[in-house]
Amino acid sequence: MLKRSISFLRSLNLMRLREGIQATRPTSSQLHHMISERKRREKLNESFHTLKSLLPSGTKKDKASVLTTAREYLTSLRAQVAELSKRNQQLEARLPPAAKEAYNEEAAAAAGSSNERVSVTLTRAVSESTPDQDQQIFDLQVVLRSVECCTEDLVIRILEFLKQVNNVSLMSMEANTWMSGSDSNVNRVILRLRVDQGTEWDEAAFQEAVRRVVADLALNNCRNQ
Amino acid sequence: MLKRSISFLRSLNLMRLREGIQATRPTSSQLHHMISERKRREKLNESFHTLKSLLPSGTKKDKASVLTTAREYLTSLRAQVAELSKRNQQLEARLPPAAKEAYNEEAAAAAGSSNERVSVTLTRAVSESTPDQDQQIFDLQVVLRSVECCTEDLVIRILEFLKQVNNVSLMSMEANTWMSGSDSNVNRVILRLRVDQGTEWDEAAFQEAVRRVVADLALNNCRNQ
DNA sequence: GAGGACACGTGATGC
DNA sequence: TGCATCACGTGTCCT
Repeated sequence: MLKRSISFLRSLNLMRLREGIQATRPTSSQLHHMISERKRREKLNESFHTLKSLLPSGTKKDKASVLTTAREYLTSLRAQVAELSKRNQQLEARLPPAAKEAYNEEAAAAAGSSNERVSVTLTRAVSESTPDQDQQIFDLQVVLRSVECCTEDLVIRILEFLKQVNNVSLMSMEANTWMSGSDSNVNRVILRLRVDQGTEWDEAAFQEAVRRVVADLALNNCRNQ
Repeated sequence: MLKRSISFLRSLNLMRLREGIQATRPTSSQLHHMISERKRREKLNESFHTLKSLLPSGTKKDKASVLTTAREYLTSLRAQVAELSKRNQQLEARLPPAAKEAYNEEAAAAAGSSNERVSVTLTRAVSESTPDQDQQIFDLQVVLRSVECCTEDLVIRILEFLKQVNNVSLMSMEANTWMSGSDSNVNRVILRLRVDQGTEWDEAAFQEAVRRVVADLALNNCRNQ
């Protein structure tokens, strides 16, 4: 404010001096250029101040210090995000085994209504924390009922198939067997898969492939008995 | 580089001109001031460039844009940290209800204290429902750490082994994989087994057999790499 | 007075 | 042609 007027007067004096010396002066556009540059500086300083206000409070108001501490703070935040994201994935990978009953019942309703012996459902896991990074997470549920097939074979067959698919890896899985009705049993396997994005990924084709693998296993097992 | 020398020559010329005009000139300290200011500008521009390199790639090299996008990116990262942190708390709060943490910690204390890569623990499940009929229920936990072995292979190997044991059948199982530390991952498989009573059943021998199977797998996998 | 930090006006350059 | 951005040298203030 006060400095402002002082330097303004001073600049006027300097201009008078240079007038007296250089005589010629096309003040028309030069003045515009001057105030334009002044505006630019003001805007830049504004940005500097607002940036400083976001930095940790103990920051020097030094211009260079603002830049360097901004850089450090930024990398620090980035590291925090990476660490938290990783930790989040760990937690999510360890949580799902308690596959939600609501989701199960939904899938059971969609698949159980159809009285087929083998049902395969593939649902996109709602990972609220990591919305869309470079990977997607799916839940694959396989239900095999009324077939005299031990759970070991079913799981082995599914996993052997998964090993052949190169861009999908297993995060976690669970398998259950229980009796249904008189003598037939039900096998259910739920797998949480991580699909590396970038490669081609046909959801329907994958589901159908799994279905065929399981159906083939069931068929062979029926023949053997 | 080229601009540098040009402007340097130009400044020399200007100095010569002002010499001729103003006569008096203590170039001794003025020159020092000049190069000092030049240094300052260079350092500042360096900071600008390094800061820009940290911003999202599509940033204008504009000075003001660097500041504003730095501000935006910074607030964005802060929001991400807050959100991830919140989500993390939620996950951590939801993790213990899985009721297996006590059991896990017990097993981890029994097996994790020993820093071996493979640990196998077999505990008699307290089956509240079926106290003691003509069968017994065991929980078999296998932990494989610091080995570059995919979960699929581990599970397959265990199940293949179980199929060979004739008087034990699989009731349910779950498997998890998560990262531990920098780059090593941990595989954990928990299987609930039903052992038909009447036949001979050596608990320690069974556990040791599983341990050998898993250790063999880990060894082979290490060799393959 | 030595040194650093700023703001200023100005010439040059790219759209 | 304007228009915006930059680098430069300089004056001034503050330790």
